[in-house]
Amino acid sequence: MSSQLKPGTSNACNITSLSLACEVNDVLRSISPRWKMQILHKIAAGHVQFSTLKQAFPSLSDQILGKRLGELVADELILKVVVKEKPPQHIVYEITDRAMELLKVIDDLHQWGLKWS
Amino acid sequence: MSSQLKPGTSNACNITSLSLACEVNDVLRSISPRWKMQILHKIAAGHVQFSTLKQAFPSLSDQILGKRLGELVADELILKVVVKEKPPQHIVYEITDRAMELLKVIDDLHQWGLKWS
DNA sequence: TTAGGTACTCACTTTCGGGTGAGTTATTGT
DNA sequence: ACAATAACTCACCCGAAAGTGAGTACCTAA
Repeated sequence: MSSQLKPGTSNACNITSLSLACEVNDVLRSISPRWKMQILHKIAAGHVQFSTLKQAFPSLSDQILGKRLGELVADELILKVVVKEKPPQHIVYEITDRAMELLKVIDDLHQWGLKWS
Repeated sequence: MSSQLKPGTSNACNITSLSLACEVNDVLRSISPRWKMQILHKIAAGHVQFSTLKQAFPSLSDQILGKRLGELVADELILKVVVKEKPPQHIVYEITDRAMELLKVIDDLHQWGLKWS
């Protein structure tokens, strides 16, 4: 989860701030990189391979996709699984329970956005 | 709401992407700037003046605070009100209904973060 | 064996957001 | 009249994030 969050970079986290502050900030930073939640959403919707994700987002480059997938794995939001059965050996990404719960909140955020737009 | 979101900068928003994609991306971008949600939370908790907010976050500069307040006003998450009664004329920030609902979702996000940390 | 697809990584450039220093206007207390 | 405080704005810098181009290792079908 904290892979891309270097200590000190995020917040002052001093005692004068509310406890809410730091953790929320960290969560926001981990979910806000461009494409990240969209990719997660697509994986949840069944686009579980690199190539199918590529097709789903034509304007997303291989490089960024690879990077985001790496972050999602580090965050334990997805699992990288190598499928050896079924001859053309391939890699699939599986969503975790942790991610499913996050997506519920993300969807609430989406609903809020729609409601007040 | 869309004040700091330049068109074209955010997402491809092409037809091949799920409807979810673009809006969620925009919402995430509008809530993720550093300090923004913390400031909003403080205002909701009753720290309604520039100076009291400053005190609440010692490591936050005047400049960034001013900038974030401007964004929050543009997003219609807070209202800027000039109080002329009570001699020392001052400015207070009032939270909007829209923001109260957003804070509920932000709190869910916080809870998610705590649960899985 | 060689061409093609999958799934990347690395190095580099560009863009953007956060942060700093200085200055400004308005009001008010002494 | 003067200083102080509140509430900013503007110009600039720098580091991180986003994006691009090239290359690589592996597998497989022809």
